[in-house]
Amino acid sequence: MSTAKHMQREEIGVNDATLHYLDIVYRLTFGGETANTSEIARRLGVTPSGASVMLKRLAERKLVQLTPYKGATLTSQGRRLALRTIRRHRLLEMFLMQVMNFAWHEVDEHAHALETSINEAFEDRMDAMLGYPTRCPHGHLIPSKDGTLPKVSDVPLLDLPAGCEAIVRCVDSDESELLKYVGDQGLTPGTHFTLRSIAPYGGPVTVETDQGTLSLGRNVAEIVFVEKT
Amino acid sequence: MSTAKHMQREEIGVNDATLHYLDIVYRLTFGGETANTSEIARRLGVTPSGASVMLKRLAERKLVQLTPYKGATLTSQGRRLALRTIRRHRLLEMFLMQVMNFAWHEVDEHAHALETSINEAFEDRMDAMLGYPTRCPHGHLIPSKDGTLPKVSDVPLLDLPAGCEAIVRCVDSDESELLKYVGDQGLTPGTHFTLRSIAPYGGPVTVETDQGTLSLGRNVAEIVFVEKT
DNA sequence: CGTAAGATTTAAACGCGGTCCAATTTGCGT
DNA sequence: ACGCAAATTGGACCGCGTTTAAATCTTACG
Repeated sequence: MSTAKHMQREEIGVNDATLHYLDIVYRLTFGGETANTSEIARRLGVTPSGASVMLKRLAERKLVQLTPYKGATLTSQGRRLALRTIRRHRLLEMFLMQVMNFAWHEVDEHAHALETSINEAFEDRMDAMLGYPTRCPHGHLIPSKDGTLPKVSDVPLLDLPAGCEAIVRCVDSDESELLKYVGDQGLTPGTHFTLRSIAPYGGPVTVETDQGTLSLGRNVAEIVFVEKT
Repeated sequence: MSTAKHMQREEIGVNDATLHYLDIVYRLTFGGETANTSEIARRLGVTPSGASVMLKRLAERKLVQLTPYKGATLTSQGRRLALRTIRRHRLLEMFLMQVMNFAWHEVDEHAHALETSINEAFEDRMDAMLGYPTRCPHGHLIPSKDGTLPKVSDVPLLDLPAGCEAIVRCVDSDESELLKYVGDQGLTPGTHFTLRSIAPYGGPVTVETDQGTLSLGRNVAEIVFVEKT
């Protein structure tokens, strides 16, 4: 049990709570920032002190790098586990939609409950059944098994100039209701559209799809990421 | 929140460990016996004192009825939860085999990991996808949603007289290897066969199926339950 | 520059599911 | 009927993730 080859990783103490913390830290540090305690706590539904204590433990286990009073980032170890969890989460979302026919605003909740319970064989089986997908139903990239995540060139819908044609690539929200609304409007990944206008002073955003013209509030528009055609 | 009708059950503290204890107690008390502490502990892989403490807590929560130094049985509450878990376990096994193509000796392990993580919607979806099955891949009955389990008339293979024709109904083991062996021999639920002989003094049991003649050790034969034709 | 507001961490405690080991109860064989 | 081995329980403790309350650090602002 010495060679790295055979270190299938005991992963002692890598339990639900740990994985959910790493997941959140990953997402909060995605853009290079450091994750601050209160935000981690808020997202996990625990008190800031609870998160603080837990982060210290994760630091002892070398899963996060912690700068007291400043925030946390992931170690390579922690990132590996976070990416594995995220991969499983997104594969599960895909599986739940395509195989089990759940609606796209329902899958996040189920996937969250299952992501820490499945093992590698289950992960691989889903991956194969789905034809090795690269994105989840909401358009997020699925990390590969070796823990790499391709570069994305998705750009915010709100950054587009009026008149621009584009394709929806990602709808970035974990609020089921909002997601359902956007889905009901037909604005799912793959949808082609033309941006008609972005009204000033936070006004509505008008886009035209094959199905017709939509007028979206700013809070809806800001979660949509696209690729120009 | 007063009528039983609306008591959707808060199910506070009904977590993984609790459900696994209830599951084991259910199985140990199936034939009317009371479940003894050491056996519960052995099956769960904990020490007898650990199980003793936990059983006391389950008794406080009114999930088991405990007679000190004698053993435990389930309360109706506990039985309800146990049957729900068992239902989910067996539906999962079915799902894992039929939808995800896992082998029949692999499904128990996966199902065990998932049975406490899925919710009612997931359970119902599997049930519908599978066409409301009544038995799991090994032939155990799947409890209905209201917590009832039909009477079984499966009889032990070893109780049959030589020359008797029957159909395999259930292969009752949770040892993956043994299960794989039996499956490889083609002795899965639904298989029609004729019992040729049961050698005395614990000798081999010979059965004849459409695929040919099999000679089974006693430890294999005793996990097979059948229905006479 | 000093200070107050806000974020963060510590300290102490808790619930839960465990362990280990000692004390107790049970029940079986003679 | 008794004694002894096996089963069971009790008690002290641990690790983990959590809470509340108090202490401490950071920062922005007058």
